[in-house]
Amino acid sequence: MYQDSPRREGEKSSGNVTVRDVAERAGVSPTVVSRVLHNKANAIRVSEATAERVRRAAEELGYRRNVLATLFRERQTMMIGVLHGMGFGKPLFSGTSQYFSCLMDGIVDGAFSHGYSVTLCPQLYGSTPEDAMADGRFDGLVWYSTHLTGGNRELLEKCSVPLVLIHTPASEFGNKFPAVICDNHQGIGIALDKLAELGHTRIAFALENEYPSVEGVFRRDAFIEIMEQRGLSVDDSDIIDIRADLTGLHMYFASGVRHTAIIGANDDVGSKVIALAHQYGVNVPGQLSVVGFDSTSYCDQVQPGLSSIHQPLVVMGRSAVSLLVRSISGEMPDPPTLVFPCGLDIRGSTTSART
Amino acid sequence: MYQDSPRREGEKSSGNVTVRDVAERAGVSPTVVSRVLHNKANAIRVSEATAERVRRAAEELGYRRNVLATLFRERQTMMIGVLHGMGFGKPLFSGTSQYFSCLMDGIVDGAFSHGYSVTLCPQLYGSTPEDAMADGRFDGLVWYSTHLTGGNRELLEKCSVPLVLIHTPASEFGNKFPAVICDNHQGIGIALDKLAELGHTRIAFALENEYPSVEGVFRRDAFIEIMEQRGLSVDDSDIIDIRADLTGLHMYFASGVRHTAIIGANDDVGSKVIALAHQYGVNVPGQLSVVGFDSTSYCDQVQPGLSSIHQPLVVMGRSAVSLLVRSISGEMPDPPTLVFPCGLDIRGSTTSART
DNA sequence: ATGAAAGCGCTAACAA
DNA sequence: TTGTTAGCGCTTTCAT
Repeated sequence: MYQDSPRREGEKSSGNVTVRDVAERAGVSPTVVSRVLHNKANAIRVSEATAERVRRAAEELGYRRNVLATLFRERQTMMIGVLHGMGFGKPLFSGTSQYFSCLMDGIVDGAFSHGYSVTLCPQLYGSTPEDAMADGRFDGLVWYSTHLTGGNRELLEKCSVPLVLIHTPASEFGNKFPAVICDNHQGIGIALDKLAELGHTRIAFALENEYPSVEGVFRRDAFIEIMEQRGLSVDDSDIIDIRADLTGLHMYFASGVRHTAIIGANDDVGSKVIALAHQYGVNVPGQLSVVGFDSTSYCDQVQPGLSSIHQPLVVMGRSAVSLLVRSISGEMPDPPTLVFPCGLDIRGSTTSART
Repeated sequence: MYQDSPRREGEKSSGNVTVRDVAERAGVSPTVVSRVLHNKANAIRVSEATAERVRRAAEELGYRRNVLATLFRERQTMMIGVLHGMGFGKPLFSGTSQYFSCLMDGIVDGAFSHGYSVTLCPQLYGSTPEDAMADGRFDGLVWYSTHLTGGNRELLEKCSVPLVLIHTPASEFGNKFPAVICDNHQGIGIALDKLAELGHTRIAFALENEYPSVEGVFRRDAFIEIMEQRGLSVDDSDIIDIRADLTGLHMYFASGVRHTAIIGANDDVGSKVIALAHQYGVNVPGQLSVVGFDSTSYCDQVQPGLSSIHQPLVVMGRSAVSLLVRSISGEMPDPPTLVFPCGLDIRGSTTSART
């Protein structure tokens, strides 16, 4: 409680001057003070003379509005919370990837342009999930998650505050919340286009298939579908389950590389493919082209640079906030899921297939 | 206003059930309800029978505490704001450097461990700086800034909320606020140690000297002082003012390199030195060793990697929050400025001097 | 162990 | 144009 902190000496007697005090001093009612001081642009319906008197009184008394009181009355805080992953985990900005950073840049930017402030992974009030999700300090929430566990689901379903999903289609929750995703199908498509153009036909897809991310699954399925559409048959041996401990990937390389190109479900997977290729003496891109997904800063730190499908994270973050703001004002956007197209960033890990 | 949003259909009649409603249903007074539901661990002084009755009533009615009302009464929000640079600018996480990311990781981590949530560069309420700095939505503020302009100063001096500075010593504001900084002097010292060990004696310091950052100045002064202590004379020609448009640095290289090593005021400067060296056909590190400051991810993206003085940003962020929390509870830490030692990360841009 | 009353600071509705 | 009243939802005295 800082109102009686030692540091509070300078000013007059500041801290607890209320509209009532100002009113008294200016010889008017609190209502008038409120109107003069806080009525933004509204018809103020106060004579300039009294207005001036009020302003002077406020100035002299060092009046400062109690924002909390206002928020309480208005029932809004102009803050949005960003929930990450499990919902209660901490975000990490400084990891190797810039994934979350890009997203946050978009979110913060969007929030700013709508007059909102952004709180990170708030410690929500309340012991039960229901309570937590109703934490009144946020007008709305952005939920960003890669893996959708059962606990996640339950929490989200109980959410009684406007919420926007990133990376999970709205249909996952019966269109209860709007969502922002990238077009995984199209992204995989352009990567396959490029590989085709380079003459690749024996292409594999690699992911952590035991506990895959929501998007990992979409990408894998898109891969299978598009390959088959193009008459390139796909069977189990073309889907490499790397396994969390990489044993799967080791097995793949140990038993001899049977493809000329591998698409990873994300940059992490892609860079691991490159690393193991090195380890097993497979030249990238000479013998094996590798493509990642997300085009994070990872890609430049690997040797050779990892070509990668790129999703417009900053734009997506910004859009998520726009959706949220509309959702806060009671509007349900239609369509509920906004889909953003991907691009392809070519770096050093892709080249034409040796024939 | 989401209480009448279309989405609000599921639950019973949820949304506006108050303690009074619960009280009525349970046949007790609101006081009792408050005690049962919200009195954390305090002596509840309510019979288990009624307590149970209250809990059931709350459950049945779908009661949800109005957090805003509580905050209003308690006069605290358990939120801290992080102000960046000019105080109202947006942060950028996804730039090339990880500077801000590391800091934020520390801040968020520290906040979590104290039960606080972190809001980024809040859009502060109030039109005047004084009002803004008194925005009641935050129990305290962390101010992170590299450049201390006049506007900054004025704002900070008017701040009536607990605040902790990062990168600016407390003495700059008459010890009114606690502060967290790195030991720039010691950092420059270890870099010079290393260069000495490598046989360098003709060493320059490069910075944007026209509008230098607060820390740039500290580092420059430390450089001069330590060089002289070691009997290596320093004159104006050993301080390279790169200028914002790099004209200064161009001039330096154009007129012939007269040093075997250059320390940059930060990684940005360091990487620019490397870039221009390339451009002017000067081999790094063969002919010129280069050292940066901050050891951000920049350093790995440059060729050759930029050796750099490293400040423990995550720890500093965490400590800033600890100081803030103590400051919020009315305590003024002593000493007011916490100084953290630097390390040195050797990468490819330094080698022994050709003699 | 329980309840009645009062008030945090602000503002909207209504009256004058 | 200005003032009076009442209340947002919660909690803390102070009685009982």
